[in-house]
Amino acid sequence: MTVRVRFAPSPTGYLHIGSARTALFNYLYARHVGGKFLLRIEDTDIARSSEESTRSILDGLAWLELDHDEDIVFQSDNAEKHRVTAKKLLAEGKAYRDFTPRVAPSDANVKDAIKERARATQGEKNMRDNPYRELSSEESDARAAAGDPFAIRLKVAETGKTSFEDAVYGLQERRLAETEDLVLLRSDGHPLYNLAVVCDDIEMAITHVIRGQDHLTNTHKQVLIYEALGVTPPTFAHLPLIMAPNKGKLSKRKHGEVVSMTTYRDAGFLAAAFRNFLALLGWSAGEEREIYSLEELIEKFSLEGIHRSNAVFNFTENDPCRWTDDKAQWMNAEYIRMMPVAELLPFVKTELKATKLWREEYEPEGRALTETISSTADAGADERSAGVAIDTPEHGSYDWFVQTINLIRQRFFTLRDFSSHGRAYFSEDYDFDPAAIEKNLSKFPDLKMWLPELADRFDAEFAEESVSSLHVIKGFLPFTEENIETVIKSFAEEKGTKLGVIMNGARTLLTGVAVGPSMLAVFETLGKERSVLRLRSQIAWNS
RNA sequence: GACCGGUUCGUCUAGGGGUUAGGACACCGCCCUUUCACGGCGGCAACACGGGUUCAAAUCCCGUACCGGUUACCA
Repeated sequence: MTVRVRFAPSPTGYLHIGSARTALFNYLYARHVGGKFLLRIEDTDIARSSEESTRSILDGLAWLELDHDEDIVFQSDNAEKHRVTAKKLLAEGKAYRDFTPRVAPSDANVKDAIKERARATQGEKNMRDNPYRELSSEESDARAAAGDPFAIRLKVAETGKTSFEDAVYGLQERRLAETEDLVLLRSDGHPLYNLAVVCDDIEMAITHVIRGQDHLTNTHKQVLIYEALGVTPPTFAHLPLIMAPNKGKLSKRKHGEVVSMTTYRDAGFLAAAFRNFLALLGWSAGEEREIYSLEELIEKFSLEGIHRSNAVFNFTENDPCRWTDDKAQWMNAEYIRMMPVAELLPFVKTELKATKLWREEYEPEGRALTETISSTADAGADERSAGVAIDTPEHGSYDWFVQTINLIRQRFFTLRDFSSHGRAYFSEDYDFDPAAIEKNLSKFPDLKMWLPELADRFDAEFAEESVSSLHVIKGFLPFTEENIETVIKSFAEEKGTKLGVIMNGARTLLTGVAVGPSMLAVFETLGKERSVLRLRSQIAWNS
């Protein structure tokens, strides 16, 4: 029998981190065993469900690239089947009509109210004391025929227990005395969650139910429904929960954006990195290793590797550097600097397009960004060698673009950094970090004279960019790291200043920020003309 | 309250009778260096507590504490 799992979110908001991980684990399990990963939208709570939420959830799954098999099932479409099932159980005497008038749930803190009520009964409540439980079928039929509204409840045996072997938590048992006669069908004919889930899981031929452990008690109820229906229950695997930093519940309402998948997509996270992070929250392959490609996760995933204890998703509210989990941020940075640059390029393109920094020359006709490129742009190329070794490509060209991305990605954390911190590489219109100006320019007033002077020196020493290194006019050096270094060193010597003063001043003026790759590489990457132009610029001094 | 589950560095975790209790993130220090958020090296830091079982317990058993989940005519 082929394995069939499902991810079954209720569309009451965006896809949050916990659901995303549930979806991921279902996906990984299905792919690992060569089964099917199905999607079911549990929209039976009409009041709280929305199409917008459904769309948002689908967006989140699409971003994470968790493709589902077969058509999406909308639970509300199956309501009639659920009703038929409830009535069948009623007819078989496995369920009964409850004519108790419905009490409207208090609107505000439903959870608290329920907890309060449960506490009040001190656990001494007899779950079998419903006055309609033993009503004769004649009387029940008569009242129903007379139009009395009723809910349909499952008739749970007085003694015995439910049990199932959980793939994560092991044998689970619960005395029937702890389980109420659960409602299957509301008095308005609306099927309830546990019935709907069981019916749909049967109909979809689900073999493994992988979901959060907050469903552990529901599972006992569902097992009862399976038994009443005479169907063997699927295998259950309950997942530990993801908690807030205070080990409390991680909620959309309380924690907001930080738990939403779209936040990470919009913040410039790579889906591959976030998936990797998510996979390691509550699961491990038992190795001393952190980075796994999707293929590797699929290959290594197993239900045995799932933990039993909850995991904290760490972040600090009001701290821009710690707005989300440190490890998630690290992992994203790791992916950005280590993944094959050809795979990164399309994401950078999207980012630059969104910020109007993209130029078509970066991707000329007939040349896809994902094409394998020159030797310097291998995966994880060290910045110390990234900018050297080959001829400087023409500024603005495809090769230049690839080389530049490879150079600057070493210190970036998100895709957004390419358009913010890396803006000076793609535009003449970039901002200057006040702290950088303070540290590298203001402290050395001489630089206001020296840097334009250095520009003159560049003009005198270096060939125009259009002149390739093969056709260097005698006396004009190509604008390469090696040559630039020689010129700047002697320049600094002449001025009797430390090399660093010149370098850092130039860095600030040329890139607007105090951090970045080797300054020699920056010069070369920017090219002689831009370097000269920017060295002469006084904008930074005035801003 | 009752039922169920959990507890290894701050966080994610490895380890399931004998380990100097390992790794990652974060933090700190040193090195590299023109800067740095890259890189290299190093450091700080944990078996919740109490009883058993055993020659030996982080590991097995019991209890306690704490944390979490559930307790709806919500999903």
